Amino acid sequence: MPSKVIASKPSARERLLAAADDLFYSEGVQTVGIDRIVAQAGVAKASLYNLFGSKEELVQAYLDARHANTRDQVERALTRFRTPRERLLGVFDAQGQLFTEPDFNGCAHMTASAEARHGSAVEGATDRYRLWVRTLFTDLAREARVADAEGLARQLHLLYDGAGVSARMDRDPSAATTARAAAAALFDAAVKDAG
Amino acid sequence: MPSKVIASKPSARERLLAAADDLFYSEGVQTVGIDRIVAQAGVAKASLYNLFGSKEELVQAYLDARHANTRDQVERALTRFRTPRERLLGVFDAQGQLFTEPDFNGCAHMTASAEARHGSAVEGATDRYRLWVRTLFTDLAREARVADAEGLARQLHLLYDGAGVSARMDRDPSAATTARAAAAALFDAAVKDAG
DNA sequence: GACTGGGAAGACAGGTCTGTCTAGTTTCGT
DNA sequence: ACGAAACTAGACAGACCTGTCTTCCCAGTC
Repeated sequence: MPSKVIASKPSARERLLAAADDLFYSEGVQTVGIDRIVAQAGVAKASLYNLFGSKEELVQAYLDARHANTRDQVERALTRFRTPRERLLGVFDAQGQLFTEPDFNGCAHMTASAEARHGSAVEGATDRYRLWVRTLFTDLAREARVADAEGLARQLHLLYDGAGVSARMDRDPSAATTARAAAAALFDAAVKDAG
Repeated sequence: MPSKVIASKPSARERLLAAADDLFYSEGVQTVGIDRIVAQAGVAKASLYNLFGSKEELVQAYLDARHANTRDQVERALTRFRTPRERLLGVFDAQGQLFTEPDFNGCAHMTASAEARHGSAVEGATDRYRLWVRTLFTDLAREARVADAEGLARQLHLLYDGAGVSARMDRDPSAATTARAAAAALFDAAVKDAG
């Protein structure tokens, strides 16, 4: 008989999201069926459909949870840096941390988007994620008094995406280091142009 | 009655590859079934399995054909440029051309890789493609007498990948222009460092 | 004219998929 | 203690998947 101090079993919703995160991320959204999700979560199929309504909405929730997690990790990592330049480049340091996690398998939003049908509901989640990245870079560039902050942010976003692709397809976590070096060069060039 | 001058109907293999290119590229490898391929190609299912052996090998052939096509288009585009710097940046001009094609839907190798199971046979095709891009940038950087040609090539490859991602996910073909500008800055920085 | 072989058409097997439904059980607030 | 809400278990429907197999057709070739 468990005492009240022991945390109760996570709710069905939490277990479903945990199983979805594990299976969808490691094997893909299309190849993982509902049956495997509910089996791993130890949840009845009816509960899944009561809680989420459809597989597509579960995928959306999975992507939003990933988004929130990435945002927290990046923002926490950025608190360690002082100067605007360091903070801007720190995004790639945080990315490098994500690349070295043992079950890293690329950007979840990219792979989910590649698997989704055009015009699918997951596009909303991917758009939200990409807007956050873009805004993050733009804000950091503004903090650093870059003249064309939006322009630099677009360039850095390309590096960020490219690093995510290379880390997965080339199985090369050092892509983040390469991206950081390129970002530093682009930042310095953007600052000098204005100065 | 067709005269001998009129080209005969393409072979079953050619029609299968054309249908695979159309359907796989626009809708994805997983969502398109064999039945739709053979229906659009006007080919018997048995012919597909006689010619290719499995769906996975058809996917590989589709990716290799895309690779060859992209290579031809890029190499042809590069003949218009003279200086090493222009030739190196010309890769992004060629990429911008691809982005504006009416049925553009991102890099086929990226989406196929995202849909494939880990360790699948399509990884061979994507590895070949990525090696070609990497080698192309390295050779162009060497032609331009860049000191750290491999290092610059890695950075440009990130921009190339990132532009492909952004063009598809942000529905923004101008990503190639952004990548070109960033590549120019990185190139100039790499040249100046050595000089 | 007979033969041969590539291809067309489609039935079929065996499996998986999403989503629904019924029915029984646990949990919890009051 | 009791009723409501949440959850479990699993059968089921209807569709789709890959891959195999049989049967037929038709164009060349000797």
